[in-house]
Amino acid sequence: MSVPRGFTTHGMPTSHAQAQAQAQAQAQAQAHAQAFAMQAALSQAHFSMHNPNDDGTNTGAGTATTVTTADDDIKSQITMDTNGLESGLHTPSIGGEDTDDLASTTPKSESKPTLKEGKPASRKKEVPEPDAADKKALMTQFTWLKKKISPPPARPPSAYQTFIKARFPAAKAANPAAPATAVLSEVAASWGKLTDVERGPFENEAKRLSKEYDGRYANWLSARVPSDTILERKLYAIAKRLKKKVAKPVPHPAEPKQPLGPFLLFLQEARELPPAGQKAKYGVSFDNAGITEFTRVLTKYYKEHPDTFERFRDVNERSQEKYRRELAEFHTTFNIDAFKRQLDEELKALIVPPPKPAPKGASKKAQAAELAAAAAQAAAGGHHNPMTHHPNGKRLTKKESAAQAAAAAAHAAHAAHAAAAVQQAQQAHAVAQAHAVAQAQQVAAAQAAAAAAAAQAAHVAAFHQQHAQHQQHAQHQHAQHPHQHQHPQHPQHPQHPQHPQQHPQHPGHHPHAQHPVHPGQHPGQHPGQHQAAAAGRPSPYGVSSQPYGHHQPGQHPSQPSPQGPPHGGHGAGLPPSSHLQHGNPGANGGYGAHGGYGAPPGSSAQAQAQAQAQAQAQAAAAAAHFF
DNA sequence: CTATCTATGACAGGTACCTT
DNA sequence: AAGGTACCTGTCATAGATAG
Repeated sequence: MSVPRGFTTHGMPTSHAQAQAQAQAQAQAQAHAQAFAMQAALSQAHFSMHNPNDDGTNTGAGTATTVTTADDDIKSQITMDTNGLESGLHTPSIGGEDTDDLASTTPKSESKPTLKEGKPASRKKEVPEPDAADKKALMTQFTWLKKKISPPPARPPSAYQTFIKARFPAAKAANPAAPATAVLSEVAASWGKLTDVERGPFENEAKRLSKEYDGRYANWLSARVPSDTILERKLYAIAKRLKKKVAKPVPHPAEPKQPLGPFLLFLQEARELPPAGQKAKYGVSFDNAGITEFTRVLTKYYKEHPDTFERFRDVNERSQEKYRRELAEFHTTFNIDAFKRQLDEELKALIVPPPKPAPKGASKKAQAAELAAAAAQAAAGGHHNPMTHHPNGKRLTKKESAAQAAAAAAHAAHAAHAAAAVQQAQQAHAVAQAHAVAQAQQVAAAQAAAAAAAAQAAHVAAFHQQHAQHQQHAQHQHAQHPHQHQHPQHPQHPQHPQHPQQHPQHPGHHPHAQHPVHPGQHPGQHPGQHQAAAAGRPSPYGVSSQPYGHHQPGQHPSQPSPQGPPHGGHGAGLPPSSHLQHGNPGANGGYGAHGGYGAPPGSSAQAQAQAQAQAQAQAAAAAAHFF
């Protein structure tokens, strides 16, 4: 079965290979559609005020369909243009600007050695080796990021591996004195001697496991949010500097792809086979020439015929325009930029050496004040993101995050109260302020700034400290219910154990259908069938553009997926960036979207504490989801 | 300024899988 | 490290836009 890649699909009868590919594409489409529908549905509620297209007709789904439409547009445009040019090229009556455009690109390409002989050894530039300190810092960031990333499920074992697993123990037991390697060799040899029939059960088992894997993968995929990709890209970049290997980032299906440049559009067109009996348009046929020869000849042609550039430029420009628009929309919808900023801050904070510990009581106070201030900012509609970590990168303790959540919750619940409380608090906190200032003299400048920020918001702090105390109380009671204390931030275990069956849409039979990074697994269609090469091909990231292009209009992001998000786990109901985008929890009912904020005004202290604890759990879950 | 992304398919080399 | 398998990834040619 060891067939060169690319041959499998090409050489196989269409019935099997294409059915597989189709099933795969469909599965991906469904998974993506589901993922996006869920994501977008969640986002919609939270982002509607930021989304100019809030008429419910154009968010992510619109993006999806327009991507395909763009491709179609381009295709037809290319054809049109090509046909129009068939008569030969008139020297394009291009304006000065256009000429400049051309001139600016052409010399650039000419100055580059185009053919092999002059090619520089490598396009890659050696990244300077990070020094020891840098390395350590990068390592810190690397570890931190890695914890936040939920890797795709491990691939299922092959039939052979299943066989080894089944047979090895017995073989080893039969000959305990023999070294494991010898036993393994023996078992491996016996695999080689198996007939197809004998292999059958193992093949079947492998298929079964593969199916399971498909389900796990679909779950994993559907739980992804756009910010996951940001984290992965960051990790990838850092890993590169550290020369470590990590999985390639998997772009979110809603993320628009860069459009093809004029040259690639030209290549794509040139790939079209000439009608039977006709010679290849550009003197080289994709069918006959190897990819390198094909590209070389066409590149030569491209350079010698500036009109080629002209021909595709318009198409490209329109695509670029569309791409920029969609990208901007994507960024807005998912609040990508804010997330990046926040991430950068957190990463930076990781490598700032932690300030010298201040006297215990005081530092706790300062921390509480800071937390409360941050929470207040959030409650007041700022862009604060619930913190899961200290600025120094340490994870918040349960107590602290509880305090934070409680503070935010309480503040939201008593927003109207706040102003009055502030006045009272100001008085009470003159002392605390003085304390902060005194501290500021002792610590580094950075800490001073933080203290100043805390002091600025200290008037709110008094108010929140009350609630932090409440929270401590709650924590105390809480200790008897450890199950509620599970730390939410374990992205390594992102699955939804409560809903193991949650991939009903998964079509039956396509082993390894959805590997996250699998660029060449189904390397397109046969050259004779490449009418939709751009639209239907899996992207180099393994995320096909097709599924998204086929995104059903019915699954508009504003309408929750029919299945709805899974409960619990990732399904806490929080969009990835809601914290960033909306610091106003009062507007949407709070972190868990379950009205978890604060306690009813008239409830007992205990009930209040419990409610706050709940809010904390929800907030924490939300934070976990976000990161 | 440089790396990356976008397209393409063949192919070589690498890696995960498992266990001791 | 051993075994075999299947999949993964980088490379090759190339231009131009964009991200960092």
